[in-house]
Amino acid sequence: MKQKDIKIPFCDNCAVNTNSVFRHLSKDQIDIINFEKEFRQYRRGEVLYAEGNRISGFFCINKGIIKVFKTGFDGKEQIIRFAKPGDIIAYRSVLSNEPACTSAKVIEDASVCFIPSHILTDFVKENPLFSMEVMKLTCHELGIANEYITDIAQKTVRERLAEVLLHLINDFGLDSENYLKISLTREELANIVGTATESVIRLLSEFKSDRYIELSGRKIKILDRKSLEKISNVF
Amino acid sequence: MKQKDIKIPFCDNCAVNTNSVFRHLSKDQIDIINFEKEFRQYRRGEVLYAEGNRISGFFCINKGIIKVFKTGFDGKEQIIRFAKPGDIIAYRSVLSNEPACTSAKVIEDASVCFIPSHILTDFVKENPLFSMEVMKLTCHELGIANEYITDIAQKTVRERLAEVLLHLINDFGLDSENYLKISLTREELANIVGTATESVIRLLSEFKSDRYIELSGRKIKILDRKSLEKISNVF
DNA sequence: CGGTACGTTGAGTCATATCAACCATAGTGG
DNA sequence: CCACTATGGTTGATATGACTCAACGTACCG
Repeated sequence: MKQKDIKIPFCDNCAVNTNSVFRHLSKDQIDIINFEKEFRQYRRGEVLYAEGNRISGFFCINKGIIKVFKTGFDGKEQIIRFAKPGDIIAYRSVLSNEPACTSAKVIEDASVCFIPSHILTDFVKENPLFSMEVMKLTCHELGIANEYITDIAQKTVRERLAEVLLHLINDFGLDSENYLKISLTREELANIVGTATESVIRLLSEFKSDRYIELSGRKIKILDRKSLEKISNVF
Repeated sequence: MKQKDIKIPFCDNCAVNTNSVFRHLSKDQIDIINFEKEFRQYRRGEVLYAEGNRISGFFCINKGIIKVFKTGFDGKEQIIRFAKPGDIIAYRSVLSNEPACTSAKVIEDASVCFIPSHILTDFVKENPLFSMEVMKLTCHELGIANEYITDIAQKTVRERLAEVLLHLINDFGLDSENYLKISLTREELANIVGTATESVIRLLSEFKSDRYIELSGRKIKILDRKSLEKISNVF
């Protein structure tokens, strides 16, 4: 794609009118973001920011999918969450004024707006509604994290894999043929579940022979959601 | 203790002057809390609030220790964190206006102030500095949760137990004889580490014969912190 | 065409969970 | 005061889920 073909999205008709955290910003505040933001494009595998670094702003996803992960002792990635259009990442480090405690890498080619730190901190101070919105977001993430902890600590790999598939269905949806819209490597799946790549492979083919799913390359077709729910022990 | 012997703490000389979240509240705001708060006392084992319930306020710990946990599929508790004097709990549910996603139970006899929800939401809207402070708190907790996820997913039980001991040292300290100030049942330890009670028992006695710790009942004496650090793979 | 990254399968091992029995302690009630 | 019960702690035996290691297949890419 040639440079001049790139369309930089305007914030007014981008995430604002949706139910994003930005919905309670004033027109002026939106304009400020629109003026100060930096539009960036990334391809699969590229890194937005890395654990341990100080970052001077946060990212708002416009297109694509990003994985947010921590690197464990032996270099193994633990995927904490995914970010998709409308989501913001790295805001935690900005708000707590700490170095990034995670890294972010592109899963699916992405367009992203980089927004300088001061905007977030300024608006939080100026706009109580926005502040509440950000607070709700962090609290929500905290709730999910707690859930995650309990699951990893108590469930088997089999249960967790089923649960992860269900989460992916919820977050990214299925296409018209019931294929999961997000496609991940087996290693990435393993890094969400918290297990070895080989274990994911074995369990997936077990699910396949049990007729819960079908596999074609990285694409996963969901055949029997009910059974997956039963396996995963979620309600 | 007779009712009249109970001393209700005044907020001005309680947590405020410390580095609690309340440090940026105005004198007036402190007075409001002081007026509206409800002082409560609990004994070991009592429940402050339970998962799934809506709660009409949050708790500020004045004395004692509280465990915050989630109940897993088979009824097993997963301890998420501890709260000690100066800490606040249940504020997450208040801010996100969701039912509690955890339960809280007393580990060590506790005095607690119950503060109605509206105070938290009001002050967050009125006082940007306080708002920032709460935000930093949630962000900090989120960072810890992410760390926790990675550890449980990637480390062995042995590594995790060593790490938990180190965290307990950091959070609750040692007495003059190097005994851990917090005392937990083996089951509680297991519910932090995310393992079976028997495994904790075996590993503790392994640590004991390796001369890293000494045991007398629930009291754990720390002999060799360096080795525990080495085992746990933390830096 | 060789190289690199990903996927798959099998075999063997080990850490950890599970199950069961038993002991210690403290609180309870007759 | 003593049996009774509940709770927590310990130990051993056994089972097994999941990891590791290794080999090999596959696909894509320059």
